Amino acid sequence: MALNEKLKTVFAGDLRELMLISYIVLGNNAVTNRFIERGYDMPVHAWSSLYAIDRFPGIRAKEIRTIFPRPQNTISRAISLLEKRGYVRQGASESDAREKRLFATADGQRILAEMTALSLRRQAELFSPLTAEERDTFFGLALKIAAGQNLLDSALVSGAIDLHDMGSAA
Amino acid sequence: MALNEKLKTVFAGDLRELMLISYIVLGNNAVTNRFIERGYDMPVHAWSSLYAIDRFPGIRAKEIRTIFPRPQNTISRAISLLEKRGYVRQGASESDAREKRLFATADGQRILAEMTALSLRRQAELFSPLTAEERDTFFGLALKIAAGQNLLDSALVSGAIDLHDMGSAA
DNA sequence: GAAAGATTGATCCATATGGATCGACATGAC
DNA sequence: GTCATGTCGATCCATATGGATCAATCTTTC
Repeated sequence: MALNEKLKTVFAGDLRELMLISYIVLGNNAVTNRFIERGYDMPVHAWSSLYAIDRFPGIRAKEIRTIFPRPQNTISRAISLLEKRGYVRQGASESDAREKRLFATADGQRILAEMTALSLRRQAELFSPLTAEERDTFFGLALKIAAGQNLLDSALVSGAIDLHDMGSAA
Repeated sequence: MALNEKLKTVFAGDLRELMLISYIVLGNNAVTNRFIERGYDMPVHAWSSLYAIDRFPGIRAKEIRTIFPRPQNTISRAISLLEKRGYVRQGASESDAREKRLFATADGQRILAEMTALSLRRQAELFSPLTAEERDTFFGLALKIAAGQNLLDSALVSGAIDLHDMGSAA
């Protein structure tokens, strides 16, 4: 166990679950964000957006928010950066002149492939304490949490995040 | 399932685990951070710090970092805010004049109790898609990940976070 | 006990962030 | 058609963030 005494106490308290996932994610971000930000000089959300655009060619900016629950201006800025760097181009939408239809350029695909390879190694590293079976179990349970209505929509705070309407198809 | 099509595709890809925990945490933060920040007009890290100080009376500022892996100046500012609000007082350390020994005031304890009650409800809400047994399983697996050396110390990025030395007692 | 190095926590500064607003366009009611 | 309302994405602004640096203090070595 690489956890110190205080940490063990916290992870035995009432808020243990919240504290633990917060610990994992803050810790992981401190590693991951830096290596994306330093190595590629872009905020993490830019690479997330590039990932979404490459994966779903022609995706609209607002749809990216359904994949990465971030504020609208964050996505807007990320796309603007990606365009400036030549990693993304936008085609006009036929149906709606307000919409941006986004596509990754060859450059964008190339750099994304690099970043994805790095992230895969990071993923393997992060989950290395688990066996393959445990990883599957963990993933399945996390998926249940993600699919719960309460993740983005809390009874405790009204209007917390305005993603409710964002295309939650069956 | 309240997950849209694109999300399901992403959660079926190579980076599914990273994407999923990122989704859960970004989504949860969008809810939780706001209700702490709005309701109590303080950054989340201030409440985290207050939690740590109340739980471990006399804790040193640097030790808070072992519980919440955040940069040093973040904790420093959080404590400064808590002192300004009268939620925390500092006693001098006998052994080292540089150290701050931190204690929650009565006011601090009162407000922390409120915030903790809210967080408990949020925790219950967030994990409500899981049965009690599933919650235990999830927690156990997450604990394994947290205890792995790779969380804070990646082979992929040297010197990612300087918490290695921070009292990881057995 | 003087000097070099390490450690604690505060502060500086450039950048990232999110809430609010804005302009452009779309849709619906009449 | 006109007007009200809704939605998309860009921008404004105040604040939060993290890396770097700083002063103060402690430790080590001689």
